[in-house]
Amino acid sequence: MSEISRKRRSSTEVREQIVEQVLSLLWEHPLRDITVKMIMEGTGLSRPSFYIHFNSIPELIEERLGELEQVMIGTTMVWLSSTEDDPQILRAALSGLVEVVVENGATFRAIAEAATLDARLAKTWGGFLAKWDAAVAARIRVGQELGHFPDVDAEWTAFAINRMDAAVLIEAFGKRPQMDPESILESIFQIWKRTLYSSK
Amino acid sequence: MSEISRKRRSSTEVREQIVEQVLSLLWEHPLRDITVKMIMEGTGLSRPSFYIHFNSIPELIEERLGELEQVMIGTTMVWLSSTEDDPQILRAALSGLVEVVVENGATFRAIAEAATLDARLAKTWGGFLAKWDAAVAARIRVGQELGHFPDVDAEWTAFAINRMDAAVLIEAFGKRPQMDPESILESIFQIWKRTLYSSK
DNA sequence: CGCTCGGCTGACATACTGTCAGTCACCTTC
DNA sequence: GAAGGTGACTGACAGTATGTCAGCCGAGCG
Repeated sequence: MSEISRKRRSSTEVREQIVEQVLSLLWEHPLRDITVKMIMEGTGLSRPSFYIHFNSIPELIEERLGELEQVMIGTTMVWLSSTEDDPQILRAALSGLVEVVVENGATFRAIAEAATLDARLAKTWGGFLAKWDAAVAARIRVGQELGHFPDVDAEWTAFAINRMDAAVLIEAFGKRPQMDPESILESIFQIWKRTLYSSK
Repeated sequence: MSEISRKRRSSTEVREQIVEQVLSLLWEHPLRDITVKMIMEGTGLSRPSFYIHFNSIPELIEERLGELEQVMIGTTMVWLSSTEDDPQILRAALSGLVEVVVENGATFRAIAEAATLDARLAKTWGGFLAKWDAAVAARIRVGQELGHFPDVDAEWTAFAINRMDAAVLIEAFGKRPQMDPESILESIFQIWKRTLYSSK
C-alpha cells in the first residue's frame, strides 16, 4: 500500500484501536452509515483485517454491552438490593443510570440499532432487557412483602417502566447534542416514584 | 417467464397486492430478512416491478404510518380534547391505542426497525413521535390551567411517557405470539394515571 | 540461519439494490 | 379494424457491501 514499512502490532492493540474508531464514528453517524471499510480507513489497515479481530460490526458492539452491563448493575444495586421505602434511594440509582448513558449514549444507541439488524444481537439485547425486567420485578415483590408498592403488578410494571427508561435514555443521550440530563432524570424519577411510591 | 399469458392489471391493484404481501411477510420475518426479491416472488411479477410502484421498502412502510396515524388520532382524541379530571377518559384513549397496535403490530414494528435503516423514515418516525409529545404536553398544560396534574413538567413527562407507550406497545404486539392486551393496557394505564392523576 | 507462527492483504465469490432500454398488452382515435 | 400512443412490465447491467481464502511477510525461536 504505502512505502512506509508496516509495523506489526499485537492483536489486542489492534482490537482496541478498532473499537475506539467505531465508538468515535458512532457519535458522528448512525450505524447504518458505518461500513467496515470506513472503520478500517481510520486504522491504516486493510478491510479484511477487521475480520481477523471481529466477525461483524454487530458482534463488536455486542461486546460493549457486556461491559456496560456490569457498570449499570453497580450503579443500580443501591436500589435493587435495598428494602427501605425511600424513593431517594431509587433516585440515586436512576441518577447513576443516567450518568452511564450520558457517557456511553452512542454505544447504547448502536446496540438498539444493531438489534434490528442482526439476529444474534437482537437476542442478546432482548435478554439484557429481560434481566432488568426480572430484577426490577423482584425488587417490587420484595417491597410488597414489606407492605410497600400497593396495587402494582410487579412483572408488567417492571416491563413497562424499564422500556420507558431504555427508550428515553437512548433517545435523549444517544446522539449529540444530548438533552439535559437533569430534566430527563427528574421526569423519569417522577414517573417511577408516582407509580411505585404513590403515597409519598 | 411462464407460458401462461400475463394479464395486465391496474397500478393500484398491483400496489395493493405488494402491500398485502409485505404485511404478511412482516408477521413472519424481521424487516432485515425481507428483500425486494422475496416480496415480488409472492406476486408473480419481477423484482424491478417493485420499483415502478415504490421507491424502496422503507418508503412503502412509511405510507402505512400516515394511515395509521389518522386512526390513532381518532381513538385518542377523546382524551386529548377533553378537559375533565377523570382518568377513565384516559383509559378509553389508551384502550383504543392498544387496539390499533394489536391489529397492526407488525407494521409498527417494521416502522421502528426501518427507522434505524433509512434516514428518511427515521425523520418521519421522529416527527410522528414529536407530534404526540406536543399533543400530550398540550393536554397536560390545559389540565394544569384547570388545576389538574400538579407538579408535572408537561414537556418532559409527555416525552417520557410517550416513549414508554411506543416501546411497550411495539414490543408487546409487534410479533406473534402477542402479549396479553388487557395486562399491557392495565399496566401502562396505571403508570399514566399515577403520574398525572396521582391523587385519584 | 532456517523455520514456524500469526498478523495482514489482494483478489474473489456472493448478495442485494436501483436503473434503463426495450417489449408487450391494451385503449383510443380515425 | 388498422395505426399509434400509453404505461405496466422485464432482462440485463452497474454499483456497493459483505465475508472468505490462499498466500505474503515480519518477528521470534531453536
